[in-house]
Amino acid sequence: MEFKEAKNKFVQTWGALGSQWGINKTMAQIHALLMVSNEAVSMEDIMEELQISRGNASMNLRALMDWGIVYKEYKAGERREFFTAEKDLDELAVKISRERSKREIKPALKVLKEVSSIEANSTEEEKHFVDQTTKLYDFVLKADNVLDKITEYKDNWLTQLLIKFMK
Amino acid sequence: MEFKEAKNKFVQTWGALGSQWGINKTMAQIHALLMVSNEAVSMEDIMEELQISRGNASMNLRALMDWGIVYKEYKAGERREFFTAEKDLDELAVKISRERSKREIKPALKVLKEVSSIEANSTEEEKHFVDQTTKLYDFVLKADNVLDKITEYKDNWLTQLLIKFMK
DNA sequence: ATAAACTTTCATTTTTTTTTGAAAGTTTAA
DNA sequence: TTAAACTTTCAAAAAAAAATGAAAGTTTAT
Repeated sequence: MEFKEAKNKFVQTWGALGSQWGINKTMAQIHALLMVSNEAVSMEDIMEELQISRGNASMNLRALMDWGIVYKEYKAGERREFFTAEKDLDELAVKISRERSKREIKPALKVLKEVSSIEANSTEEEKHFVDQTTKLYDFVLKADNVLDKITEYKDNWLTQLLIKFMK
Repeated sequence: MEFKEAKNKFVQTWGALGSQWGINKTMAQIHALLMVSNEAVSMEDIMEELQISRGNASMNLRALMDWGIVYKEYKAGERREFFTAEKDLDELAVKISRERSKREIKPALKVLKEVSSIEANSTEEEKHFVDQTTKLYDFVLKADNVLDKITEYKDNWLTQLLIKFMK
């Protein structure tokens, strides 16, 4: 396999993976492309390489920047903006974790707390509902806290985790 | 908030959360519904409660069973099939982890290995590509192994993890 | 102040994903 | 064996999500 083919395969695979994780294909592809580029890439080049429109490129770059995993870069004497991806994988994982926690887990916890707090007087059915949603709340809360603790380490959290678990 | 409202809110929220994680809305809703039901539910009742067609119910129940998180149940003297969800949350998390590892992480690793193995002779660009995809391969492999180790504990893995990390 | 060189926005179109429902298939009781 | 009571399948329809592209907006150099 030669370079161009490998690069393309990587970008396509990353894009497909994105879809399975609730991230849109183009967004994941742009991220993949930037990850393996050794220098910052212009919007023009991204459009060209992925064969996408200007609007699409712009919107997905904005989304990636909102996630804090892609940065704008300015080159001296250049009007155009260039983009780079966070390349440190520990940092990348931490940012994604934090963002998903904030956007998805925290709101879900709020709802779980609400619905598990109803007055479950009468039926078995209601008791089971309260019991199950309470357990779910506790579980998700604990998982979210573990994630928080783990990502606090920031550098090499994965290695540290592995070490802890090997003991 | 009264029971019916709470139940509905829970099912809707779980469904929305599903979408963000690459699981289709109905599948997540059926799972939510079964999770909080104290007894097995017939397909008819699922269709009624979620206002979905027979085909839709059938296909998503099949998918949930393929994931191993919903079971068929037969009641004596009943022709119809009834369904229950895995209610133990540790077990549920373990099954989801294993399944996603098998379906998504393992194939991604295969591609990463392939593309990081190209002959990177000439340019800086190629060297960076190989370097970055190699790092990614190592990272994902390590993460997958940690997930494996953790879920081996099965019961209370989350608590154990929390304890380890609090030390 | 202005125009060139860019980027962003958003109504519309396209693509993808999900849902429907009727026909085909299966199982069970008599 | 057969017919009633179910479930599954899958082509077609509907809905949802993503992409387009042209107009509007912004920035910078002069």
